[in-house]
Amino acid sequence: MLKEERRNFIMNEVKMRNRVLLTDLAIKLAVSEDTVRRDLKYLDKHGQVKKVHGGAISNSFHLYHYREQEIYAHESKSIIAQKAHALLKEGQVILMSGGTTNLELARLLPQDFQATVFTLSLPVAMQLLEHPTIETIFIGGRLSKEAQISLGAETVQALSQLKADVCFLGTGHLDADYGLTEIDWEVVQLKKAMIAASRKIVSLTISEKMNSVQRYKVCETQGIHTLITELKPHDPFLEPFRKQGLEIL
Amino acid sequence: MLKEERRNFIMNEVKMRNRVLLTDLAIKLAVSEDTVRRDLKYLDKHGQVKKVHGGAISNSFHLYHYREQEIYAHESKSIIAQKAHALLKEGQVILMSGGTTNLELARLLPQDFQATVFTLSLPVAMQLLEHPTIETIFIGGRLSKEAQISLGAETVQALSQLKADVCFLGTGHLDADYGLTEIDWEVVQLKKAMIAASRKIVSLTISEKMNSVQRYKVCETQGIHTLITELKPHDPFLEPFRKQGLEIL
DNA sequence: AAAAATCTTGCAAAAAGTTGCAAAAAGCGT
DNA sequence: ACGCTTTTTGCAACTTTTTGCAAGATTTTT
Repeated sequence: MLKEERRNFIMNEVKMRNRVLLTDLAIKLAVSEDTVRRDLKYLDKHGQVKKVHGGAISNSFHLYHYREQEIYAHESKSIIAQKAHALLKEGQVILMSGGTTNLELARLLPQDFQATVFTLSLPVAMQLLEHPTIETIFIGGRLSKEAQISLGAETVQALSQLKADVCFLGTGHLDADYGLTEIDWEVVQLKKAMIAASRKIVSLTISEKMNSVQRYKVCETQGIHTLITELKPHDPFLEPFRKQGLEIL
Repeated sequence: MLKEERRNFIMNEVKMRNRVLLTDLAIKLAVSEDTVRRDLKYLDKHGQVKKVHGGAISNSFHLYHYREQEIYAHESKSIIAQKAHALLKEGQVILMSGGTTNLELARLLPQDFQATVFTLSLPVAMQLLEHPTIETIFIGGRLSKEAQISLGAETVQALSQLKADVCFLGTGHLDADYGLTEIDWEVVQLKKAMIAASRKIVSLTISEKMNSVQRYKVCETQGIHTLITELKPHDPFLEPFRKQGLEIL
């Protein structure tokens, strides 16, 4: 295993768990503790982790604090983000909506992944700026205090100029029969515009948000190409969606 | 469990409950009381908690911690932000650039102040979202990783559609003879566009950034209407600017 | 004031870190 | 392909940090 691979692996672990133990890493990587120690020392020197006695902890808490505990169903969202990453190819143009699942995805993108990301979520944009190679473009507009995203006509207008390779649609209410629905009329306009602006639509949804219906419809179930949940792909719970022709990850 | 994790856990408990007992922590963390005691002693010494007999209590009221210490010349910037606020009227349309001085201004806006703020700084936007009555509009574009602001043609184009009542120009290099200059060409384009988009231009500058000249010019000294520094308005240091007809606060 | 709880101090064992070194691996010019 | 240098890695001896324990002092409670 190459040194760089090893360090990427370590960074991944740090991001996922927010902390790593020297001994764990030495076993997982099948190298001596000294080597891991040197890696951590290097990563610390370059500001990528914080080295502490016995291991290292994440150091990317500076500007806005991301608190894992505060994010509901964090574990599930982390799994979803991992699966979503498998869909991505280098150099793609990606459109990301808001929500904590998308934030998690932004956080877990490997350090050496290259892409252009359009987003209208302030937290997602903040997170992406910490990534060394991702080019981030923020789609402006009137900001929603609650959702921390751009909303309104201007935003929809800006989206109409875009054609992304893939769009990650976060939090919403998904039902196999009724399709994707939302509570907020403006968010519906936004998501419609996002769908129109992308070749491939991927829905990131924790299972408990599924099979519920809200007032306004964003699109039919078939309008979504790929569905990613925290469940195993063959969970019977997902069967109705598979029948509708969605790719399930 | 790592020492730092333990201390983070303790800090979390302290913030949540405002007080912690030594014995409780020892059980929850599955370590000896001595260890917890040492942790609390350390955290106390570093001003993170207040150690008391049998446990510790919270010592800070800045509930959401905006890290004041990390901002260079924070004191000066705070004074500047206070003065800047005196310029504002209810219901105005304000355009804010990036930089920590503007961030400070955003932070210090009184809770009952009403206005519409356009900005291209991600941190400023984040801060404004916490304000109950300010309407925030983010001017999108390609994001700069270092400055955390929108840059580029798209941003300049969006600015051209705008006419704000007042524009707060942050950090730059200001010289009485040479005017406002910048290191980065793209930032110059941006600031020019911001100036064109505003009726009144206010420069927020800490005194040490004055009387220095950089490669690219944004505008003449007279192009700025009001100058706000941390100095007293009649400081002789500011005389050259007064002579040029600037309002000094 | 006595009892209980908590704190201080010193100490020792375990875990982790440091340093120097040498072998293996990789890179490089010829 | 061949020596040469440089980098990487693991090892060993030694140091430092961390942690729990115990004895005695101090504080709090009853």
